[in-house]
Amino acid sequence: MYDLKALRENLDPIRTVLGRRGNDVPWDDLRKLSEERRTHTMQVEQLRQELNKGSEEVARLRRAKEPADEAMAAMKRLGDRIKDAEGTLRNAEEALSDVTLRIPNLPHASVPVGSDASENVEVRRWGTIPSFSTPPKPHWDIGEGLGILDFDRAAKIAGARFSVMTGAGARLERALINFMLDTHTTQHGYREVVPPLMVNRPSMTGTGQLPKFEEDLFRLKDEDYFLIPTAEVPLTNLHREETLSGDRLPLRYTAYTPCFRREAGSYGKDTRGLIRLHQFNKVELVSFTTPDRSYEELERLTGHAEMILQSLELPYRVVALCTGDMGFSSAKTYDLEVWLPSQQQYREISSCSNFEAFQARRAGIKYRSSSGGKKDAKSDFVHTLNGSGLAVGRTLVAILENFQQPDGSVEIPSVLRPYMGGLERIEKE
RNA sequence: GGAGAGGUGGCCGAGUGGCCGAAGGCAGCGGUUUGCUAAACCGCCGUAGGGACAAAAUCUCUACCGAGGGUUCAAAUCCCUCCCUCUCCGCCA
Repeated sequence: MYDLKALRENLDPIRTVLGRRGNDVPWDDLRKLSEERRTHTMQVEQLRQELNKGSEEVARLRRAKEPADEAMAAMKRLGDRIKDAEGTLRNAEEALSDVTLRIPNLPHASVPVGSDASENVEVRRWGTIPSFSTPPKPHWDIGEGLGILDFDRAAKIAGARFSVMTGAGARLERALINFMLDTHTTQHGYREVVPPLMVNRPSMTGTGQLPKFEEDLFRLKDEDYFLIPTAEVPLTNLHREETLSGDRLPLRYTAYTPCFRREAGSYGKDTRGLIRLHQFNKVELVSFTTPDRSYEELERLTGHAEMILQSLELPYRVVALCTGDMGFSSAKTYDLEVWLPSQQQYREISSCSNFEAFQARRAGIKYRSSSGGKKDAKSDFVHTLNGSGLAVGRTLVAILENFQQPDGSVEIPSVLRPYMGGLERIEKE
């Protein structure tokens, strides 16, 4: 969301910079709606001022034991006019916020311009792509062969796009979660959180999932709760409607949570395996910073996610998303893509974004610099960032595929072995 | 699920129809005093949205006492609905 004043005064430049991102925004209405809100505000405030003065006059007359009936009658008529004017104003405000809440964030100047994923820019690569004497198998074949993945039973108990992991597969998932959380809390300075997996509407609006993307979310039938599509939502909303003290920033949080996504509109994509599910596990990183340090923080946070891939010895690359491929709320995004031998391509395993003040403005997250209530210590919106550190299921996929052996077994990366009770290799039981 | 209590500024806490954006205290900031610290004393000390000004400073208006409605010339205060917190009972992992 934007500062209304800034939006009104810079409508055309903003529209230009957004380009294709803002295609579906009714820009011409916006100008009109914003003007309407302003004139109706003035109207209501002026009427209220009259009413306040009139009421004081009534009070004065009654104290002086003078007749006030006429003044009271006049004020009653004024009150009716105010009610009308307020109704008009409320409509104008709703119409305006309806539009402004659907305007995507402005891309940062360093974001490559482009219309879709093909114009993303590779920033760097890490690791060596493994070579295989026979064609590498996809992870679903490996997992079912080892008896650690069971998609048939997942379909029976839930449906398509769900998974069941058993035995060493389930333990590997848990090992990854623990390894990621331990690394981020002890090496990277994040505070671990166990948040709610269901959140209310204001929280979803605060981080930008609502109002525009409701069809992507699972919603409870009888309560106005939504299943979180990412821990970004509860973690960022931890400080909704709060003013943080500047010397406590940056605040860094990490959480492991299941994530729930409708995946509406993704029919036919990644229908097999663990890549695209209605429910998956993810370890998330969230950071609140001052505006002057948020891009530095984006690099750092991205590095924290990269550290996990490096520790697991998984080859990956970092991609800067172009303007056309970025998410709605983001000002700049790096995707981490891990190498999948069966597909002979890099696939997204983490997405690290700086939202600047976009979410903070929606969610009312501010900070006050330095100490004290001095006049120069004005409050301002924080910048929020988040990144996957990492998507656990996709990490498991990458391990199965990159560490598969000719005999069908899978070697376990050495950093995970302590988490696997010393197990070095997953073999058919 | 049933019964009750309560939600007021950064915190505590007064306030049952007008003189209340809100007493008082604490914390914070500035100052006086002081060899230094402490104490004492004085002053300042909420947020948001408009308007005036070229702009800043400033001035001014409006709104906000959990949220939304209602009554009234006038609501923190009266009424209704909802949300949240706490206590007791029931149920439950």
